[in-house]
Amino acid sequence: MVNPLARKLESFADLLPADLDRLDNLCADVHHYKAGEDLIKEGDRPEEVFLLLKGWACRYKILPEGSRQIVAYLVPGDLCDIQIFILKEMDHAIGVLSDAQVASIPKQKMLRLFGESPELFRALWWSTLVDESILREWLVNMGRREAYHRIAHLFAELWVRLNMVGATDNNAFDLPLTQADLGDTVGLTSVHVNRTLKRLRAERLIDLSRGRLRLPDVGRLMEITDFQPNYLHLERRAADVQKAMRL
Amino acid sequence: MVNPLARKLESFADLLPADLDRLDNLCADVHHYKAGEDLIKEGDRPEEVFLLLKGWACRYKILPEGSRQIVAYLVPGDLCDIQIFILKEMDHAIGVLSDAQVASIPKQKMLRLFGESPELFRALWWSTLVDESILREWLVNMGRREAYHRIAHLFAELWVRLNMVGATDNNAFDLPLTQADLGDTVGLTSVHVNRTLKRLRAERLIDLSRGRLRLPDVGRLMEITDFQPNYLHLERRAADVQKAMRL
DNA sequence: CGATAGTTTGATATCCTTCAAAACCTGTGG
DNA sequence: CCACAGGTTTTGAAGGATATCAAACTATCG
Repeated sequence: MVNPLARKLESFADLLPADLDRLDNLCADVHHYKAGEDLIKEGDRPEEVFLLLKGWACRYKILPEGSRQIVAYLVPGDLCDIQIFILKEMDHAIGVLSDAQVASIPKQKMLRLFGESPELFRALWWSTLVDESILREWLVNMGRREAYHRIAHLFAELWVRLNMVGATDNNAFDLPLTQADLGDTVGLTSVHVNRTLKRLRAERLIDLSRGRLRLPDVGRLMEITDFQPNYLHLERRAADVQKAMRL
Repeated sequence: MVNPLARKLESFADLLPADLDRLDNLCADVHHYKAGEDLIKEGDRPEEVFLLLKGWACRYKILPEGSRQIVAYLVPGDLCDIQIFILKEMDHAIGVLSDAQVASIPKQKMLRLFGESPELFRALWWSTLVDESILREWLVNMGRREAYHRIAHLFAELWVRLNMVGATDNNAFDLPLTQADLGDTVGLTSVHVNRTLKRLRAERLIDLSRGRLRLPDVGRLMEITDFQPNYLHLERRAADVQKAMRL
């Protein structure tokens, strides 16, 4: 199996074999987590960087009255907390949404990597900027789109991101999320998520069951929700996405 | 006048006089903008970094049907687009909300600065991480708080951020935003913003008129909206904020 | 003082939530 | 292989929050 982080970074830069080795070297210490466990909690002071290899995780915050807002999904190839070296405390938690494999990278190892390969440093910086860009797009999604387009847009994004790391198959991918998880992501009730999924299904835009989502017509889905992939900054993959949109 | 960027960074690090000089040196090329102008548009390939010295600006996106979502406010001391060196194209625009003074910093100058002072590099990196953290909190705000708390939370945040750069006076500060601007920020109609402000006024939580916002009781405002300042990562200013909250 | 942008208010429609119950899975133990 | 338990999905009915539309009012500025 190809390292999903390497695969993702190749969307940005053409990496040397030596750098690819360095990325593999990051995955020395792999841990298994069960759905529902936390990698790290709000207020913690992390000592390591996590790299998600398999499964899904999310960044989230819990409000005092108990409600949860998911502010990011982590899919294979996603890193968390390069910022460790700079910020004192986590301002949010990271939890695992499905069973998952996670590599723990000691911060010294990470720092050494930065020193050894400026090219990798740039590529990793790129990936944090993309994360930030996704946050902005999610804000647009929540602020300006109603439930139907909001969920459609999220699915389109997930398709692109998973496709980028080779985690899609025939326009389908694993989506191990409950409707409550989805609701906590897009700012809706699980009831309303349910009714919205029903409508998307009825219009043959999605086919979701048993933790697997198929998008029978990615192009139409993207058209309907006005999905502009520019915010993912796939400099070297723009053509692939264009092609999918035309399908 | 003290350089507002220096003032902000001092919330994180204790800077040397040489570094303070370097920051002043960034402000060599100041331009004046009028309310409504854009610093940079979506799709542009920026060649310089902007530092806002006076006035307000925002990051925003326009959807195809014409609606606008503001995804960040820039206040004095805020930088935009350090990412310039990495990303090819802007995925959003930056516009000026009031008349403003903006320093243009050529990217070479910025790169040189990074090389000269690792401490400043760290501090500037910190500020980008705080920007990202603010995005996450805005997402929580939109996803999980109703209009009343949403707007109150925004005002509390703005008070802390402006206080940090010395732009508040007696719990009041300039807020040169229309109600439509506020609506585009928090995902509400200007009509509903209006009704919500009315309620906040009636409860003596705000006093807003002629572009100036006074918060008669910052502590109570923060309490009501459950404002946790941790996401601003004011390592060296935590005590000040605590004090304000108890007022 | 008139023009223009911004604010305020009212009436009505829509989207989404809440509450509650039924139906459906999926895994487990007998 | 069946029965059962717990979580998840689905559906209905009713209420609440926010949007929409339209008009009146108020600042502000040349």
